[in-house]
Amino acid sequence: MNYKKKGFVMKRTLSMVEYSGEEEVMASIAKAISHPVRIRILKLLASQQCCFTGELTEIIPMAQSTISQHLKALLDSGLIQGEINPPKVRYCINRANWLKAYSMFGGFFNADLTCRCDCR
Amino acid sequence: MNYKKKGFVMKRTLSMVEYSGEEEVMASIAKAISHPVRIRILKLLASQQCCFTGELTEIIPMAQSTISQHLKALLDSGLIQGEINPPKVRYCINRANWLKAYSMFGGFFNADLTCRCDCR
DNA sequence: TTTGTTAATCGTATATTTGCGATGAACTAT
DNA sequence: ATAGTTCATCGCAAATATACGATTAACAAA
Repeated sequence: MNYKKKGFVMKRTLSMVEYSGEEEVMASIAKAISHPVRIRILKLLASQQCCFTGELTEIIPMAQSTISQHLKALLDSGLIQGEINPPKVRYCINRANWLKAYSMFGGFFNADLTCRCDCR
Repeated sequence: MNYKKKGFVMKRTLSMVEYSGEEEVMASIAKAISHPVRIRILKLLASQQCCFTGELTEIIPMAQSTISQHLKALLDSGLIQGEINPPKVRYCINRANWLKAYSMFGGFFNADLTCRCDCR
């Protein structure tokens, strides 16, 4: 197969891998916390007075639109929730999903690693 | 500011945000497990006979080069380790880093969420 | 030496993420 | 009505991630 051939178009995926629901959910949660600024936001929301608004823009030196974008990513992951309180919006941790994530990651990393081979 | 202006070059970042070491490490671990196929690989390595090699290629319907790429990502994260055993390579969980990740995520999600506001 | 096996790496195409400024929407206050 | 505040969204640029086939490297076996 020749990529330089005129008109060649690479297929994105040849075989579609089927993932379990748990794999998909864990991956999406992990993706949500895969950026240091989102970890910082989550820590602020979890440790400070629980609820927060856009003061984040004052604490974190990033453009307002960028912060908003990260908040949206966290919202989509379900780890946080937002309450409209015009003209402000108050964000806080979504406790139910937070606990789900806790047990999910806990169960994942808590795997029994008893080794039956000679790796160190 | 006009993006169409001839010769315009956007700056990637205006203000450099400083992250703590823990934020960086957590984000990189999270990024490593932010893809379902990497979660599957980790689960296989953690649950099966601990050590594995390229049989992964037979179990997971993806190109060998793609699997190798994902293994490299996991290696870089420190969550797994590889032992060259020509012509094969045996991969397994890096126990020390695995436990570190366990306590790191555990501590993160175990935050006290006592709420001092009226969010639900 | 030649052949075969295994896995990493290269080169490419495409998709997604990340960041910014500008703008718009929703609401308050004047 | 007008002006101000707050935040989401749009449009763009650049970087990174993801997937593949082809090739290479390293070694064992013949």
